[in-house]
Amino acid sequence: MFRLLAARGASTRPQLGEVLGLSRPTLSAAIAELEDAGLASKVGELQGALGRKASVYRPGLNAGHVIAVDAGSTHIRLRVSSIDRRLLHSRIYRLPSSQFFLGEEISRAVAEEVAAALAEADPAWGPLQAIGIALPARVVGPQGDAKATRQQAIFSCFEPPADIPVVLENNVNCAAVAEHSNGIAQDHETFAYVQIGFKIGMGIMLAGKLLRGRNGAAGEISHLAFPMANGMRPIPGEIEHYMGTEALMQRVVGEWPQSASAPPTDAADLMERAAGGDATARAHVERHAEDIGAIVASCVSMVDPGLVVLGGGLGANPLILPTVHEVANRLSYPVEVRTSSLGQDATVLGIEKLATEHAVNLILGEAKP
Amino acid sequence: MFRLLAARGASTRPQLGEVLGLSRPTLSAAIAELEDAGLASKVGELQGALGRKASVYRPGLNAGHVIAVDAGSTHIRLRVSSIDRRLLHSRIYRLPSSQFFLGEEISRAVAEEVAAALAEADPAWGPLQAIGIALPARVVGPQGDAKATRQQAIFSCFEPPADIPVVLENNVNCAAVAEHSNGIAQDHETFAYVQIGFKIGMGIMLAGKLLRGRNGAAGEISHLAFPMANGMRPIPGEIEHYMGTEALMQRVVGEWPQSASAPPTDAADLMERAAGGDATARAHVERHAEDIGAIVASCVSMVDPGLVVLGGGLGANPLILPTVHEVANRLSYPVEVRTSSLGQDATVLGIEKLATEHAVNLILGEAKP
DNA sequence: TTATTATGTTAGGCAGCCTAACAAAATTTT
DNA sequence: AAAATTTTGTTAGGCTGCCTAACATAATAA
Repeated sequence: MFRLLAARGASTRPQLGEVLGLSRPTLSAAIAELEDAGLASKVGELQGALGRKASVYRPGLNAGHVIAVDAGSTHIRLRVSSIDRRLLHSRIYRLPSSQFFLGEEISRAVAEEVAAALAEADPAWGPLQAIGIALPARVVGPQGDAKATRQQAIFSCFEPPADIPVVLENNVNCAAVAEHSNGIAQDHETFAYVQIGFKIGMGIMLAGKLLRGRNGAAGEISHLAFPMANGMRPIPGEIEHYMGTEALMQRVVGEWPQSASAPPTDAADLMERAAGGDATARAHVERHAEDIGAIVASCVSMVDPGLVVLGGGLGANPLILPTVHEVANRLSYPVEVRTSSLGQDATVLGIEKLATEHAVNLILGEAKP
Repeated sequence: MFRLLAARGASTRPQLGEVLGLSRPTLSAAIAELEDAGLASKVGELQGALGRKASVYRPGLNAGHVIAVDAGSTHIRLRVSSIDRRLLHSRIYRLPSSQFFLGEEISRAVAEEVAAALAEADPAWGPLQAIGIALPARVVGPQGDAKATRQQAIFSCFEPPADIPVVLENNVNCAAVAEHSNGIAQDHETFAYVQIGFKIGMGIMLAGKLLRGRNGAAGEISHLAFPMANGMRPIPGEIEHYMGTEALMQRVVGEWPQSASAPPTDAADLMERAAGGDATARAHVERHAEDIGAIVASCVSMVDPGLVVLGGGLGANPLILPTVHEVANRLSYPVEVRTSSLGQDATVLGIEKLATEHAVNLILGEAKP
């Protein structure tokens, strides 16, 4: 009941009853109980086409709020939101320098931004229930071996407020969650999100739940066996080097015809020239799209998600969509391919969703801090 | 309650109560109800170390039985079992010739074996509740597009008895189910089963449930992108040709030193010589194990199952285990690797498990025929 | 004004499960 | 052999969560 109210936001009793399949007396009793506990409060009335007005309820003051942080390689994005995901406050901070790995730089910036957000706190937001942080690192669950990952580095310079639970999740997984809750995959309970940019990664959503895996490594396609061919031996992590923008641009610049204009300076430049009709740029983009299509095909051959959403600096460009779709479907099994529509906010929206879910579980006593 | 009785087989009330967390009065009432419906019957008593004897119950006559068929490429294996998986009757039929694909040959043989099994039926078995058939083909669920697969070919010469529901499943998925219910993966709710032999395939079990995918293609690693390397373009289905025993033996024979004894005649011969210490055979097996390790690494990078069980003509050989384990863990993330222990019976045991589960769902009115 | 429709409340009941207490049947202790 | 202990099973009574039925309330439509 409360879970649904938190997920839907403002709702009337009939709306909740329809979803839950409960009778009106039951609904009234439940709402009364939630109001007594301060977990629901009436915020207005809704007039249907006919008949009496329905009261509209929202999570109450005691439901509180969460802080969601995208601890990215270049920016820290932070959102403070109510438990039903209304935005209360947001911040963006650009790191002085790009970070290859999660480390002290990022931890320090997160500490500052969270402190600033805490200073803005308004009593009307209710209590802070959780802090969610999306990390550019592998993250293991409570039963996993946290020492085997880099995830603890987020706490090197950042100490969360006492007694506030912290939710950690991999940033690509967060983006997948966001595509499901806010983005292009809202109509699919099962899909894969593939991120192609500086690094590569994948998030897998199965029946509405994130697949994490035993080591939090599900979707870590940076470790797909590559190169993989007769007579070759794969090298750990090599596919990320091959597919990442850095190696791509090296190949582009290396093969750029001397007769033509100066080679593109970065991936964005390359994509722009390809969009503008430059044949050389187009060919390189096409080639890269084929490689992305091959990765998608491997994903389909393994988990057959039915839908793959493309994101990341390169992946989110609609230019590559047709080729990725064509190659993936030719190599494996029918799969729909879509381009992400959330842009830079995907990750922070995803960790926000996970943080609010965790907060609801805590309030309902169904999870440990 | 009935579901648990079917899963456990003979059980006492206290045993069921402990698992379900129900009180003794509730248990008594439920058992009485099941006995009235003919779905449970007392089959004996069990004396503990101390205290009164406990009555032992089993699924009753009305619970009936199922027929499970492994419609394999070389053999048809059939088991008739009670709903709690006690073997009532079994048959094996060797096909006159190996079948590359599911077709009329297999369908005809299945028809004959099922007819023979039906003729053996004993009234004490109760009603036939379901026929399960494991197919060497992709199988889609009820909501999928059955016309896109070869699965309907099983019915070209075989017509199941009227009103008897038929459960179809891919044979590799069945083997995975069997490893979970009867085999080496009983202690893992999440794992992948990788079959390497004439063909290659994978079955993925997540939280105790088979991952099927949108097109029934989850685990169809025969369509992983291959070859996959800088400057190469993948070819659909090529990895199955490369990894299958046929191509392996071609390479082995082609590279066999002329000075030595005659090259091995088949994969079993190769493995035997490798086990016997033949250096050339060993090198080839080692090389193949590396390739299998690479595939396992790709699987781990995608779904991170924590455990991979190796099966199939080549995969089930313990000789390859160390190398597969070493390569997979070097290329990706920590994963345990085990060798299947079920042998040729894996598939039929798996489809038996699925058929009994379906039968229980039907009896409980939780599935459609 | 009256009819219709949707929302919300009151009253009463049923299903599923529980605990407490007791009865029955086995063992161990006296 | 009798008594105490332990486990299984039954009986009685009660609680929780939900339901339906009927009624009250408040809006629009006729």
